[in-house]
Amino acid sequence: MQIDDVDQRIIASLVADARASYAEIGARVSLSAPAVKRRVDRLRAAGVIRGFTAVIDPAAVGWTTEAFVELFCAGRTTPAQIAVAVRRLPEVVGAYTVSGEADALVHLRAADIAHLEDALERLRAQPFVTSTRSTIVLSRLVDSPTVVAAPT
Amino acid sequence: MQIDDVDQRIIASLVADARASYAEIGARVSLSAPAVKRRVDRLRAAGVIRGFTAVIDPAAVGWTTEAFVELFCAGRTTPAQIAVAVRRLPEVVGAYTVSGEADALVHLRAADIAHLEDALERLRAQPFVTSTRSTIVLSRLVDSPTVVAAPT
DNA sequence: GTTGAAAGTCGTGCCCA
DNA sequence: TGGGCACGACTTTCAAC
Repeated sequence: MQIDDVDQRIIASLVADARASYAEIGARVSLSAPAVKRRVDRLRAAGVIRGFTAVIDPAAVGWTTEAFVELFCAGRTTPAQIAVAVRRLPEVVGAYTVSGEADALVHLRAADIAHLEDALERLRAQPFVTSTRSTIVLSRLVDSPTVVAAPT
Repeated sequence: MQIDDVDQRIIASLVADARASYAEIGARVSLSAPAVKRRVDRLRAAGVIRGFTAVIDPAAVGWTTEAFVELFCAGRTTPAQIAVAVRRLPEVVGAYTVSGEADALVHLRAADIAHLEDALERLRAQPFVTSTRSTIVLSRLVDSPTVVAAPT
C-alpha cells in the first residue's frame, strides 16, 4: 500500500494518542476531520494500523518479572511450529526467530519468579525444545510500545 | 494503588480497543459511562494507564529490520547512564538491564541492515560500551503490544 | 480533496442517592 | 462509591462543489 507523509503524520498522531479526535488530528495535519477518518479507515483496512491499545504499567497490574529466553530447537523445527507453541503461553509478550546460536528468542512477562519458572517449564515441555538459556530482566530502561518516524 | 477486578476488566477492554467509548466499556463491565470515565481518569492519574496508542505494522512503515544487542559496559556504569544513552537513539524500542554475561539488552528496529549498522555504530560510540553482541531478528513470531490478565 | 448540514453518539461536569 | 441528566462537542454519513 502507498503511504504518503500525511498518512505518516496521522499514524504518528495516533501512536502518540490513540484517543485523539479526528478533528484534533486534522488540525495537526491540515486536513478536515472526514478526510482524516477516510485515511484512518483505509490504513486500518490495509493492516497498516492493526488496532488501538492502552499502554499499561506492567508493575501496576502485577506483572513484575521479565525474562528473555533463548530457545534451542530440534533440527527440523519450523518457525510456524515455534509460533504456535509460544502463542499458547499467555506469558509470552514477544517471540522472534534469530540469527546466531539460538533458534528463537522469547520475551516472557510473569507475576514473579515462581510464575516465570512455571512458564519456562511449560515452554521447555514443548517436544522440539532441546534446551533454553534464560536471561532475567533486572530493570526496564526503555519500553516503547511502538516507535514511528518523525512527529508533527 | 488499589485495583479491583472491575478496573482490571476496564483495562482489558482498553487494551483490546483503546478507542472504545465509555458507554461501550460500561456495557461490558456493567457500569455507566460516567462511572467508567472516573475510573479511567483515576487509573491514568495513578500511572496504571500510561496512555493510548495505535498498533502499527512495522513493515508497513518501512521498519523491516530488527536486532537484539547485548551490551557489555565498563565497570562503573549505572543503569541510568545506559538509559540516557539508549533513549537518544530513535531506533531503540526496548532496553533492559539483565542478569548474565551482558549488562544490558537493547532491542533495535531499523529500516534496513545499513540503518541498523548505523544505529549500532552510534550505540557503540557511547564511552561506557566496551563491546556488543548482536542478534538479528529473522522473523517476528509474536509481538503483543501489551498482555494483561483475563478478558471479559 | 473540500465544505456544510443532518442525526445520532459521546464526553464531561454537576447533582443526587 | 454509584447513577442520571444536560449541554456541547464529536462522529459519521450525506450531498454538492
